[in-house]
Amino acid sequence: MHFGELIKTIKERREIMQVTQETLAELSGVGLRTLKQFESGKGNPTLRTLQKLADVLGMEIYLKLKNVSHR
Amino acid sequence: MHFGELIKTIKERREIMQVTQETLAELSGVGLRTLKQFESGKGNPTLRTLQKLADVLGMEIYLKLKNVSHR
DNA sequence: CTCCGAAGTGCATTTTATAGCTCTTTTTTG
DNA sequence: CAAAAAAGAGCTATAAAATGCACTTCGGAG
Repeated sequence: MHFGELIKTIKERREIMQVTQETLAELSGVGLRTLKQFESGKGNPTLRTLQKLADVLGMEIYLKLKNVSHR
Repeated sequence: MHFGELIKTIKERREIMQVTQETLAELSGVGLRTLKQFESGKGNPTLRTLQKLADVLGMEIYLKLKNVSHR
């Protein structure tokens, strides 16, 4: 997933859970400003920040091998 | 994946590819010091840094829903 | 044991993420 | 439409990530 997709995933998941940015910020311990910046595509969060958000959203960060089929 | 697992995954993948930290640093555009810190478990990389590494290693970052079965 | 390459660490600097406060804009709701 | 809620953005301070350089440690080869 590219940057934008990760952002989109977080944002959509938050919306599905019907949680405001403010609530997610509080629940996750991430600053509201930080979350806002991130969701509006202007951030470059640290891994820990992303994990805090993912945790609350019931998500997990994965690293997996790409499909290595060259065409 | 938790923090340590992500680190381990990167490191193992690098070793499988038989690339030194120095080479990976060059290929990915991440500073050698940054990579060293990260692999030795002392970092909290930004998403972009992690993605640069993952790219070169042929890996991808994913966000996926956890298994929500509460016991 | 010695040499050498790779990995780990201390120090210093620059850049940038985090975060709070306030204000503006957009969206939702009655 | 009007009010309220939520999201986005400017300004600013602080902490921390990114990075380079030099030095140390570790593991393997000879």
